Amino acid sequence: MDKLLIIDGNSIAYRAFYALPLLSNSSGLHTNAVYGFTTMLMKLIEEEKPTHFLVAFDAGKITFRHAHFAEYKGGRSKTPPELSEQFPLIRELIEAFGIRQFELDGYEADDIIGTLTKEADQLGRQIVVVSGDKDMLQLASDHVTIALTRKGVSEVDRYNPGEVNERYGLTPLQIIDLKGLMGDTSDNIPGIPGVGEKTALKLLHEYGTVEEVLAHADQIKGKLGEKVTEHAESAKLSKELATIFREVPMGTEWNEFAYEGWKSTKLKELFRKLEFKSLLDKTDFSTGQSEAEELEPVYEEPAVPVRILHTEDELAQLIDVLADVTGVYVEVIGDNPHQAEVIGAAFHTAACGFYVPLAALRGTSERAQAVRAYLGDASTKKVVYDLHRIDIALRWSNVALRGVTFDVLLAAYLLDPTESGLTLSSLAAKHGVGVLAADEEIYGKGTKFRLPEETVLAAHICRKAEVTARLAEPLAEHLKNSGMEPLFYELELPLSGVLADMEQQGIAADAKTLKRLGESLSARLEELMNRIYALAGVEFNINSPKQLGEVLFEKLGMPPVKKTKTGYSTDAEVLEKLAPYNPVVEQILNYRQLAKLNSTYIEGLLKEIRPETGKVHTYYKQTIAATGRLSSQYPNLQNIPIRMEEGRQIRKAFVPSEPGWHILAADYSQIELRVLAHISKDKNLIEAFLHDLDIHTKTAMDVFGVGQDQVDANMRRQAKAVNFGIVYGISDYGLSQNLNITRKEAAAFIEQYFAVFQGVHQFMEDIVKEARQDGYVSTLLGRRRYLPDITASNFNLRSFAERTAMNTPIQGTAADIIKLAMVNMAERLRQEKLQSRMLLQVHDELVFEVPEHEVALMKQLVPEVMEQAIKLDVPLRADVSEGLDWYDAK
DNA sequence: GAGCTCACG
DNA sequence: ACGTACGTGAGCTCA
Repeated sequence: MDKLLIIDGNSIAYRAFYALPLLSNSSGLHTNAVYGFTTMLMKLIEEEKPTHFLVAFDAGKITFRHAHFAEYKGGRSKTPPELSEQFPLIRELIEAFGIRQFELDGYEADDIIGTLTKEADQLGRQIVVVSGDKDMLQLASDHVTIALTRKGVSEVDRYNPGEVNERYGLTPLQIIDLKGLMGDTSDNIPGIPGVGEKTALKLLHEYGTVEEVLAHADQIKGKLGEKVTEHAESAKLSKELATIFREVPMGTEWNEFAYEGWKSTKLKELFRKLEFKSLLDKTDFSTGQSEAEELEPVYEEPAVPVRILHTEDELAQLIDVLADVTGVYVEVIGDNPHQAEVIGAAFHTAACGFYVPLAALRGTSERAQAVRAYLGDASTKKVVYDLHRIDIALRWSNVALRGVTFDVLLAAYLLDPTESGLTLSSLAAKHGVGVLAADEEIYGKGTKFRLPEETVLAAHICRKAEVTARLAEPLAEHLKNSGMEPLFYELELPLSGVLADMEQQGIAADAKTLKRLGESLSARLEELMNRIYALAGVEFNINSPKQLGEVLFEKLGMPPVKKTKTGYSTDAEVLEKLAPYNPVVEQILNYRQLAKLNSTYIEGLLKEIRPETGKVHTYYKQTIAATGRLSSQYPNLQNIPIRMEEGRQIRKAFVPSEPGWHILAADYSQIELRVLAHISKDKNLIEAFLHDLDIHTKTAMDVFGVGQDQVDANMRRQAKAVNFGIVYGISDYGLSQNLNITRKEAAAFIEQYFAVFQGVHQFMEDIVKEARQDGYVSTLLGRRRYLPDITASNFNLRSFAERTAMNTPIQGTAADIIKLAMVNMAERLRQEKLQSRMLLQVHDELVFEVPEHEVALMKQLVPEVMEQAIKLDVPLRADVSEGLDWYDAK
């Protein structure tokens, strides 16, 4: 039996848009409506199994309804741009799904659907209509099922005449009368003022139709009767407007809507473009796929022949043309480059691609050595993808890499540091240098990961080298046009090597110290757990926010302070508010703290210590943070506890790797506020730093209008919070949350602050304006961050972008400065042939291990290099300290 | 794999 | 009215 599924395209697009949060892909394209549409289509195809399928759209600006009634749909607010931009994508999506779309000038989707369902009734065919619009119920019949979206777009309620009657006590045709009486504000259909659904239903249950209601207006008592008489014309017109027109000259045949399944290639391509990663993984694209399409390759082979070089003889081919190599790709498998496996390297020339497996690369023959010499030669220029990562991996394989003059990934990151998936494959697509298969397609993912046979592997890796080579020019050009050449060539590229040195060196972590701390923690955790069970009167998993919420808010009846998307919030802020209700709360806070220490910093860290060396080797990601900061992984050494004494003990485990050496740490004092003073040129702030005042005390003096000796601890605390707020992109709401004060009080603080620091106020206004004008903000060294949401109509999105506009130049410039200091520091250590080693960077702090005899020198040198990294309108200050371990160096 | 929580600057 | 402080990574639970 045939079944035609018709979707009310506009209605569902709106539904999806408002039901889902405003998602966007990495290039800032909004995708929530497309996503909702996609999931709905997939669900419908699977559940309804339609033989025929159609999406109907409204067309043209003037429908015949406007001819009758100028105000029709006048009340509808303009389609938000975030949705408008998604319509072409929705069209593309439907096309990829192989579904017919239909529209006709001057008609709405309703009318098209009305006409088709009328035919269905006459011919006895089955139709399911999917819409978010209740008006559609007038079309319900034995043959026509109306499926209305319920919550969001994921679920629908299905109506045949029986269900319409059950819900409203009306026939489908009476739905028109219902709307005639009650009107519809969203379509600007007036109806009878004051008559809502309840009254309208009462009238219809009594009289049946609008006409009958009007005819008996004199029998209707009181105000209602008057209204009905007064607005009789409006009711008639409204009914007319609510009536779906069912005589559209379609000029189509039933069979034109036959559904034969989706077009896998197109669909996959589109999902990839939209970054629907979960759908890409979950979807079985084979369904409904035509043979010809399946065979179409989704990626390109290398444009040049591929040679695999195993033997010494074979390597000779490459050695002759090393000077012609334009791109090198090193395949490294594994997330952590310190433990990753180097599979091999590909060398691209205009004539040929050469693949050298690791074994051949590491060979002892003269020719293998010549290839390694090429890689390690600082004077032969090389273009690669992800220098930092392959550098680390190659070092562990005893292969040196020098002379890299361009890194495609690093360049792409600088060009748009918020772009999340900067894979070589996506970069190739973005810059139009050819199609490269994603690694997942060649290797599979998760447990299915497998290296393919060598010819396939070699082709893929050679293709990567080819694409890498082709990307260098356009990316270099973009860097130049954006004024980021110095940032790239003089800072980020050299930094990459400095980081690799630090990471390879690693920092010694004393397992014994950690274990000792762990034992004490475990004992206390056990005790706390029992105490919590006793106080709560029930045993449960304290680590489960869900179970904890049930105990606190249901069993013990405490008031929920805050909700999360999925239930009660139980974070520390909430627990602190709940502490007075029951002593168990304090114990839970305590438990949380110790559990975190134990699992993340004791057990987690122990797992990362290399047994052979007793060191941990973090990996700094250079291309992740939107502000230009580094991030640290495997393990993260940028969030080792310090604020609480108990956690701070962890730092005792970080020790020098040589006997008798010391740990030396130097951190910038108030670097972000100093940067702010410089870029805002605020006189007061500059003055404060020229005199090296305690900036929070100074802020308290100015904001509270008191003398230095009148500033108490609480005033200083509040001033400090204001300073943080300034750096983060201040808002009264955020400050009020942080200080636990009212929004009004917070606003007063901010106003007072801006009155005293007028230059800062001016800067905040200017930077937002600049972002709006240019579409991006910059740091002192020209690092950019694009802020597409700065013009969003959505308040939240726009506000977020505005705060980011204020914060990024500050945080980002601070990041620039410490990066400069690191490059300079590495250079000085080399020049002066010092044994001291730079080990860690923690955003505003550098950590070294230093032989005893260099301690005095380094205590001079390190702050000096840090302070001289760049010349600002205010002095930079770095404090240095040293001791036997990282805890001691405070 | 997403959501929550929490460690750092 | 809207309702978040900026930037990260990791461990745990639960679907």
